Formats: sequence, C-alpha cells, structure tokens
Amino acid sequence: MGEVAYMDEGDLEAIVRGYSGSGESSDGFCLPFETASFYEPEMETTGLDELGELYKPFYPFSTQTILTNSVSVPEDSRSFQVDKKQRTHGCLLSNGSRVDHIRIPESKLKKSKKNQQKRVVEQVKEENLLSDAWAWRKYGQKPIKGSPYPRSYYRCSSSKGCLARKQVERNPQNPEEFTITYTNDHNHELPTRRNSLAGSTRAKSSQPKPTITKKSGKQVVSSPASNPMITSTDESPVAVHDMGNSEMSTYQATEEMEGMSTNLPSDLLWGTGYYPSFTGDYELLNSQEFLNGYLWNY
DNA sequence: CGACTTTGACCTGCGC
DNA sequence: GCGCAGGTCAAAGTCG
Repeated sequence: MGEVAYMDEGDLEAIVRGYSGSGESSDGFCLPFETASFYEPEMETTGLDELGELYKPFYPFSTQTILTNSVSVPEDSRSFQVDKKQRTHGCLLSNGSRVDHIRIPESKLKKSKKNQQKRVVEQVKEENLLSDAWAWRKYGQKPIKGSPYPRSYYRCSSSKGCLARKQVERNPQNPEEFTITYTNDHNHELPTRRNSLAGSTRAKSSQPKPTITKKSGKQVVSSPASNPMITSTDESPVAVHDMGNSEMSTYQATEEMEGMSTNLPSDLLWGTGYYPSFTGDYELLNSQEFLNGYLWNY
C-alpha cells in the first residue's frame, strides 16, 4: 500500500512505506534500495499494529504489510525532502513496494498541538487515491509554500462529529505520487456506502458567473476561471480535460458494482493550474487495473 | 433537499 | 508584537 508514517505524540522517528501501486500485499521481504547511510534498526518501534487496526480500511489490500516500524515525521518532512540533517534509507519489498525510513532530528520536533495529533502519512500512487472506503468531503485547498502543488483538505462525511481529517498533496519530488495525511480517528464504523457524487468535480455546463460572497460585512465578488477545469488560483494555460465521460463512467461503474462511489479529487488527478506537468492517460481511468485499485471488499 | 466542490476570507500557530 | 503560512469556515453553485 502507500507509504505510511505513523505519528503519535512523542514519537521521534518515521517509517514511510513505499507503494507498489498494484494493491498486492507483500510478504514483508525487504531489500535495500537506497543509500542507507544512517540506519539504526533498534531505533525503530512497532506502532503499526495499532495502525493496522485503526487504518485497516485505508489500506485494505496491504494490511499484512503494515507490521513493521513506526516513526513520526514532522509535517514538513513528508515530502521526502532529504537534507543533510534528515537522512533516509529504504528497502524494496519483494513486490516492488518501497519503504523509506526517515530520521528526523529531535530538534525539529516540538511538542506543539499539531505534533500531538495522531497522524498517518501515506504515499500512494495516483491510481490508488481512490483506495479509501471512507467518505470524505473536501473543505479546503491551499497552495503550499515551496511546493508547486496545492494541498487539499478533506473531512470525514460519513458521520457528523467525526474528527477524521485527510490531507492530499502531490509529491513535488515525484508527481506521480500523492502524500495523504490522515489526522484523528473515525468515531464510527465504515460506511456501508459512500456518499453520492453530487457536487463532485465535473464540467460545468453553463458559463461561470461571478459569485458574490458576503463575509464579515464585506462583500466579495469572485470570477470563476473561464474554463471549469482550470482553477481560479492559476489561470495560466494548461491541458484541459473534459472530465465528463471517462470520469463519470468510472464512477457509475463503481457504484453499480459496489454500491458506493468515490470522490476523486479531479484537481489532484488532472492537470489544473497547479499541475501543469500531469499528462495522465484517460484510458487509465477505465482500465481494469485502475478499477481494481478501489473496487475492493471490506 | 442534501451532499458535494470551489474558493476567498478568516483564524491560529509559530518563528523572528 | 508582527508577519507569514497552514488550516478551517462558509457562501455560492452543481448534481442526483
């Protein structure tokens, strides 16, 4: 499954799991794959037992691979920015999954409220963004300094009062991968079906109109980007995709087969102003391999 | 009508 | 205390 770092209060190390993208579980065989200039196995802790239980729904087809080490990474380190102070090593699982181990200097870890929140960081391939049985509702998106890609913020919409959060961000070092950060636990069972597609990203049929927002006494008029697939945060020319057919057919197929739908962030999947480099293949969306990525039972 | 995305504004934590 | 950056809110609009 994805690369996972389990973060809990007090943890000082992190393991970030590589992802094969196949969804196949691994036998845990580990081969060195990268410079392991700094590696102290005894430093690793085993926190993924809990992780496996808590987040089993997130990584349904790799739960047996989530059994090794846990470490925590400060949020800044999730994008694999390896500097002199932060050294990594990793290994390749026999199925091709990658496991990265990151050492974080203690000085970088302050006991802030943020750091005390339970976090699970996962690196997933694009085609596995959908491998999540929970229903998420997007509530924000922000450009992140130092990254060409924005971060999207989701909260669990399965249950009112559920504090579970999820952040999705494209990996600047490897745009084919996404960094997903889960925060807080779900306080409910897995939903039997995910919420409908209503409101999910789609091509708008009519010309965008300026929207008037009244906030704190102020009135704000914002003009949507001329093209529905280009976010207003960056209207520079980018590849524009007609999401209509391929995306919808995939969703519908999914719903019919599993009685559930997924909420794939189009802005993360497709090239928007933030993702000029994306050259995704439409065929992928309808391919069996792609569907298998998120059509799974639990 | 409810659930969703989009997006600018607002809030808050942190470093200097 | 100030400014920046990240995180959240909420209005507007869309869709089933």
